[in-house]
Amino acid sequence: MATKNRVPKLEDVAERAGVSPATVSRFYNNPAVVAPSTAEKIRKAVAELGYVPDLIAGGLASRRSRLVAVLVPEIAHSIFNDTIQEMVSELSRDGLIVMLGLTGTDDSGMPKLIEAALARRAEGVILSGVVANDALRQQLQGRNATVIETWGLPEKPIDVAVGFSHSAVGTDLARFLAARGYRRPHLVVGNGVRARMRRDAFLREWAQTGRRTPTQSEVDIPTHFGHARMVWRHAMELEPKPDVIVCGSDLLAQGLIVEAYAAGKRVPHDVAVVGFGNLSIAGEMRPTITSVDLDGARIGREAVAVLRRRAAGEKIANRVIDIGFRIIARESA
Amino acid sequence: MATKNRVPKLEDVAERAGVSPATVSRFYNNPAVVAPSTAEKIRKAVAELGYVPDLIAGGLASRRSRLVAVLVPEIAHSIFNDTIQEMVSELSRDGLIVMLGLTGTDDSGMPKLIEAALARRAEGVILSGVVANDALRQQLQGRNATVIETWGLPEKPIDVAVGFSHSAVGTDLARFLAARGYRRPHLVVGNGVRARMRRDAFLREWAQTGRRTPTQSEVDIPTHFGHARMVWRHAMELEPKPDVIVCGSDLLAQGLIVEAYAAGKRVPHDVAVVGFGNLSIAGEMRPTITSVDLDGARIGREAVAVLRRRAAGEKIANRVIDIGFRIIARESA
DNA sequence: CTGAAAGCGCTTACAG
DNA sequence: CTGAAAGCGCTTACAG
Repeated sequence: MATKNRVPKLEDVAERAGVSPATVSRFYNNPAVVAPSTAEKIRKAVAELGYVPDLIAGGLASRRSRLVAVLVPEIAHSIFNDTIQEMVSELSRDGLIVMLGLTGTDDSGMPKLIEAALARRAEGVILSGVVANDALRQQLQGRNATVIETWGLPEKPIDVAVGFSHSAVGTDLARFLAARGYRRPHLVVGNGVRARMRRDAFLREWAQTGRRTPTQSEVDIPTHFGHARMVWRHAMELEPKPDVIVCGSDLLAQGLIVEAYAAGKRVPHDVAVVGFGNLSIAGEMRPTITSVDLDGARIGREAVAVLRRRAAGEKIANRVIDIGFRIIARESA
Repeated sequence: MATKNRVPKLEDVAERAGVSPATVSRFYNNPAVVAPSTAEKIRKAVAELGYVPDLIAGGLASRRSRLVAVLVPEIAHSIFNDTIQEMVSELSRDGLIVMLGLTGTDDSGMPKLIEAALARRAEGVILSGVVANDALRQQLQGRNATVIETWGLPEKPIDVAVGFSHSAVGTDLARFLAARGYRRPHLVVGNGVRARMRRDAFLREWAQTGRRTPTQSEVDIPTHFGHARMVWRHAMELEPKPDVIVCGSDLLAQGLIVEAYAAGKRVPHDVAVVGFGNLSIAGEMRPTITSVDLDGARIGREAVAVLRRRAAGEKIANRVIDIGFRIIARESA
């Protein structure tokens, strides 16, 4: 398509309305200051011309990009999607646009995407997870963009972090299952740093009970439904059989329940299952899934709140924001 | 954080390297033309200064935003996620950034997001679905951005469309089920235009068989797992009971299979189930789910291919690209 | 292969 | 409440 008509610019509107370009600019950026009658003339000219301000030029002049970069590993099966959903909605409300970047589950795409975000002078960079690479931390630090790490609680955040303690999840889960009388947990561990933090804490805590050391399976992240067959087979071959399987995601937990059905077994009667993430399916599955609720949407909201406070010139005293988590006991364990 | 050091600019690099700003610019945009020894000096200056080119200024000067807007209803449960995943990966590869916009399942957020995209002079706007609103079509048409409507095949696309025929899906599904001997389909219809197109075509085709008119349930879009309880209850109250339930998504189909398990029934023995979308779970569920494969990732790739061809100055002869679909017969129906 | 100069479309003190 | 002017950080013919 693209009819090659000249796109109208601020100057054209000014001319047509019989005012100066500066006044048209104020009409957009500081409307309170322009006289009602003038505003009316401008509104008319804008409508007639079909003018849309060039925010890229505006951004250069005002040194405000109005751009926030959101960098996540992937989106197809992601546990971060509720967080993204919430952030994007909130940011749009503020007139900011979000640049979505996919870093890959191994975060290999992160350096390039951070560079791209900085090159656009993003006002904020929101990352899922904490940044391990020192050079990247350095690069992010030198700029005047707000950097928010999410879903984890680093000792020393680059700037601000919003998340929860994965170690605490592991510890609490171990206590929860011990208290419920389980004796032979089987842990399904994703091959990523967060899953390992939960696992390590779980094992430490479980050791206190004096019960036998839990067995484990490893799966690639993102942990998903399709892993269930292999995990189920592996778990059922163990001797003695586990009495509860602890999963890195609700989707895997769901898959295991289906495997159990297909094998003529019942959850939690024959084996219990615990999920992670408290996705909507956790409450909808039959049996409903005992899970760890993280409130991904809230992480998104808090991250945006930090951006807003920064934009308002506020100092952020608390650089590590712990939104906590809750174990939700349901039918599956 | 944000140390307030002055961010180095092109001019600083030029000065340090002892060349003109124009040459530094060429170093980035047309490296073949600068002398190797000069390039070396520039590279050194860039490294010492930690310079990152301001693409927003560059974009203004070159009149290339390198921005593509991707507008989808939502992301949390979306069937579009494979498409988005693919597009974002491919676009990043080209050095383009993607602005993600969430329009809401009723598309109410679309006008503002389109305005935001045009205000940033997006080079491409990719929409999931076809645009019904005439004013919007108009607005999109006047600009020189490539506009790609996806997942549908409009008679007259705004610019280019990449998708498949929902009517054809409905027709084929009716034939498929009739051929397999089903007599009493129950259709679960999402309250959106695409689902209705499939439903209408299904009914038209089914009428040819002379068999009784299918029963229906309506659900809100996006059709998901959580709808299964209600749909199952409704379907089981029908007299006579349906012999196959046709779902608007694989997630709902999955939910129905779980409901069947929980009720002590078996799919497809007691009732068959058909999904839509061919998500990875369709092949992983027990029983595996008979579904309509759309290759969402391919839609993403084709959309990006169109953008590339436009960027290369190529004319797009075929403005409606039909990627087709396939019914994948599996165990559930 | 390189430089000087004009310009991309806005914003923002400054002055009135 | 409004205007004239300088400037945001780049790119790109044009000339050499």
